[in-house]
Formats: sequence, C-alpha cells, structure tokens
Amino acid sequence: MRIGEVAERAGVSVRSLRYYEQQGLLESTRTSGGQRRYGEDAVSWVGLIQQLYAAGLSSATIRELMPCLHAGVGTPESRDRLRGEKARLDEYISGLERTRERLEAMIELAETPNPHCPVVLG
Amino acid sequence: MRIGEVAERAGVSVRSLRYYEQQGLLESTRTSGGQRRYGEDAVSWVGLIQQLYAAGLSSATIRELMPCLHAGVGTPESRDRLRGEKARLDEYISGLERTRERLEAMIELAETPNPHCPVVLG
DNA sequence: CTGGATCCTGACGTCGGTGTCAGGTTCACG
DNA sequence: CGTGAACCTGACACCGACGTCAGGATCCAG
Repeated sequence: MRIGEVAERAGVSVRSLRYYEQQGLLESTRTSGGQRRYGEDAVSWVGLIQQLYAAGLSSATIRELMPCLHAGVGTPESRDRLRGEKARLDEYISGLERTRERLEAMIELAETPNPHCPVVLG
Repeated sequence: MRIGEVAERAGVSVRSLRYYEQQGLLESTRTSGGQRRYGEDAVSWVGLIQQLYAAGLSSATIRELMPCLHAGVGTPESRDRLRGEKARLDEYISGLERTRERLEAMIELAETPNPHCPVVLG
C-alpha cells in the first residue's frame, strides 16, 4: 500500500505517517526509488498509535513499548512501563469523571433558575 | 491575598494566574500601586479552571462560560455549550476507557509468555 | 525610611504533533 | 516514452498553556 492510501484509510494525514516513522513508531519498506510501501496491518497500527497518543502517551514512550507490542512479550521494564501508564490513565480517567460530575451539576444549576450558586466552587 | 499566596495554595505558578486573568478567567482587584489582590475563593476558582482545562475546554470556552458559573444561571446558549462540552467529555472518556481495556489486554499479553499476539491490533 | 521580598509588564522561548510550502524524484497508465 | 499524479526530503509555521528573563515598581516589617 502507498502512503496516501494508508493515510486515507486510517483517517490521518500523510505528514503524520512520516512523522510516526521518524519517531520509530511505524515501519515501512521502500521501493527502489525510495517510496514507502506498507503492509495491510499498517492501518491498524496507526489506529493503535492514535489511541495511545490520545491516552497521553508520548512518542518516546510508545516507541519504547513497540517491541513489546510487536512481539507480544515484554521485558520486565516494558511491563512496568505499561502498568505505570495504565495507572496514570486510571487516575486521569477518574479525574475526568469527577469533572464530568461537576459539569453535570453546573448544567443542572444553569437549568434551574436558582440564583447564586456556591455549589460550583464545591 | 497576594498572588504568590494564591499560587502556592492552588498549586499553580504565578505566571498561570496572570495568564488566567489575561484570558478573562480570573478576577482580581488592584492596590493603588497596581498589585493584584484576591479574595478567599480565588483558590477554588483556580481549581475549577484547572479542572476544566484538564477536561479539554479551551480558554475561550471557559471564558464564555464564566458569567454562567458566577451567576449560577445560564442563557440558553451557555446551557447548550455546557451540554455540548459534557457530551464531548463523555465521548472522550469512553474512548479512554476503550484504550484502558486495550492497555490491560497488552499487559496481560506481556505477562503471559505468549509469543505472537494479533490481539493488540484488534 | 529603608531594604529585601514580592510584584509588575512585556517579550521571547518551549514542546509535540501537524500544516504547509518549495524544489525535486518516482510511479504507473496509456 | 511521456506525463500527470503521487511521492520524497528538509525546513519553517502554528497553537496553547506556561517558563523564564529583564528591568523596574511596590509593599511592609523593623
């Protein structure tokens, strides 16, 4: 697959794919002329990368995790890192859930004509 | 309260407080010499601002919501905006929860010596 | 009233993932 | 073989929340 097709099917820009490769997150073979060719699972890998980005992992972290993801076997280090990231994500999600509750309280307040609300600072 | 004390108690930098004010998110009075003075609930407001930032709201969005938060009464617009942001947050959290499950699967895979794992691309 | 701690404004730097442009090369269809 | 679409590298721009520095003003305890 050429890079343009991967980009379209994964819903990302060509620029991003080149960037992922530069960061060591995505592999490609090259034609004799130097153009990138991708296998079928490239689209899935890009999806995974995007998802990990969205979870707050950095390129560096994802890169260090890639061997583990490829092999399905982890060194003790990578397992610790994975667990660490999951813990971070857990806390992050918890925080967001608290924020969601707060947003809900605000909405309720904004809907009931209830002047003066100390509750938003709860 | 002086800006330094607010910063310390809220756990943010002085720079951030000035930035929040510049963005119209945080009010302060000024001494005759031009220094900022804050009321007691400034710390709580800063906490709220941080929380909304963490939920992905932009300065502009928070600013437009401030009157509503202060008054406890919303215009139809601000209510819609609040509901919109909550919906966005809901989706975002759902995505993160899917990512968490995926991370859990990876951890499990990394722990069981189970060579070759197509599951990470599920 | 003085001096050290705190504060002021303004401006530029940072980071990370991407957009975008320039100038050139490669691919593939007819 | 020609040609237009797609691709290449390298480089600079951007955004948004904040760090950081300079040069100066203000505050307040002693």
